[in-house]
Amino acid sequence: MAVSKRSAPERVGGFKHGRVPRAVREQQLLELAERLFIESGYGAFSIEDLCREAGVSRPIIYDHFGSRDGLYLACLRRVRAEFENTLINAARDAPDAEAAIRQGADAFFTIIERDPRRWSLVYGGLSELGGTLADQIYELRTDTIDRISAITTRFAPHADREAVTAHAHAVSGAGEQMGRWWLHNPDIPRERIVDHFCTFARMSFLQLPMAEPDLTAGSVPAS
Amino acid sequence: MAVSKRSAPERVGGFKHGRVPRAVREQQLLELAERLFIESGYGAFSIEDLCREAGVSRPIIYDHFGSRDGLYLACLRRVRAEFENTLINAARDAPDAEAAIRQGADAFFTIIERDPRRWSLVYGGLSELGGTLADQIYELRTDTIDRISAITTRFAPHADREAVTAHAHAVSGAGEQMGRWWLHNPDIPRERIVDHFCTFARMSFLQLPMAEPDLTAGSVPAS
DNA sequence: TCCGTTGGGTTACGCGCAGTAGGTTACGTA
DNA sequence: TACGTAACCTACTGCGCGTAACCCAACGGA
Repeated sequence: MAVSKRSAPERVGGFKHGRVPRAVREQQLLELAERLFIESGYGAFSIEDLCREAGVSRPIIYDHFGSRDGLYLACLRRVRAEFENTLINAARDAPDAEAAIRQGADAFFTIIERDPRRWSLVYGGLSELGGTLADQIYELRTDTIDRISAITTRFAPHADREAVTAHAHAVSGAGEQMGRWWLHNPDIPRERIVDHFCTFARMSFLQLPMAEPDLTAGSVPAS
Repeated sequence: MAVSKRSAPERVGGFKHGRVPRAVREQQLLELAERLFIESGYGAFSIEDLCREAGVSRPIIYDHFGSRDGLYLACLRRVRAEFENTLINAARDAPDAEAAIRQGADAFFTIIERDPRRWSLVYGGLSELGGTLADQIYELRTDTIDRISAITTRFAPHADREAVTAHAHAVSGAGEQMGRWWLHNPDIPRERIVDHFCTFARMSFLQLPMAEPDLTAGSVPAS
């Protein structure tokens, strides 16, 4: 360590000296930055760290991405584009709506399964803050969602519990996003937004599956 | 300005000197911090600013809230609790599920309408970053959502356009939240998550209202 | 062969904010 | 009136940010 005087150029990607063509450096930096953003979250991410790991001085970053936020956005765009493509491709060539939904959903959750932390960076919306904070905010969200579940259960006492929970999460997420959407489209009157939302929430509520009767109750427990 | 030497104690809330009982100070700080968090976003928020405006030195903050994140969470909790109560109260005493959903939704969007920026702080999930960044991230989200809309339109060409857009936002939001939920409950197999999600997305898709036939087409435009 | 130019890179500085250690002053109470 | 404690402050250390100013290898004419 202690790279002091350019003594050992530690060739990056097969280029002599520390010097590397613009495009290559850019990719290398993006790769690294993405990792660091994922590990530390937007807040704790430090440009200095990035530079240390990349073996490059700070002005380079500003030269390439303009600002910290520029760098962040560049990372987001890259990952997001990648995800979006696999997602859309999965749904595009479906024969009917039913299949489009299913294939899209499957692709979406496969992405999450494959690389959860990477997904959190862009879609999760949480990794913008440090790990602990993100968790505590999730808890807050969950509190509300639990209360939604409770109310739902009152009206559908025999529904499958997991389905109710899932439904509550979906409703909550849908509400939030529709809220954000509305803020960007304030001309739409409230009643109409509420209508849209209700269509959404009501129908899925009506479809909640019943819990399976508990066949194991009172039976001999398997040894 | 230039409050230099405690010369003018500028009584806070009717207390002589700068000295104020713990609980009162806490409320005062929360109030102020909330405003600043809303104005600057989590990232740009500076404890120094808060102190300047509150006429108090930095250690006070740490004494009360432990850390920057502690302060942030305290703000979130306060607002969130308030919102959650009005929301839940609205839905709680509904006669049936239909009414519960409608009343809940109405309460929810009324909250947004009344105080959009405050809502963004907690539920928006965007104000954690500065204004510009948040907007650009919203754009990214919107790109994806537009593509969802496009696919939906292909399968339901005569559906009302706004409803399709709303549906896309809802589906996207629901997906994100279900993703987060899944990350915290990794034991659930993917197929089941996909099922839950599909129930949700499919039913609301089937309910998409048709666009009104365009009665003005070819008619004399109203002067 | 020399020389300007350009592209990739660096050092160094000033600033502001975060936390913390240790001190100070007002207030309640015996 | 003397003491403990609650409220508050000054001052220090340290770090990361963003920028200005400079450096130097390579390349392509003339």
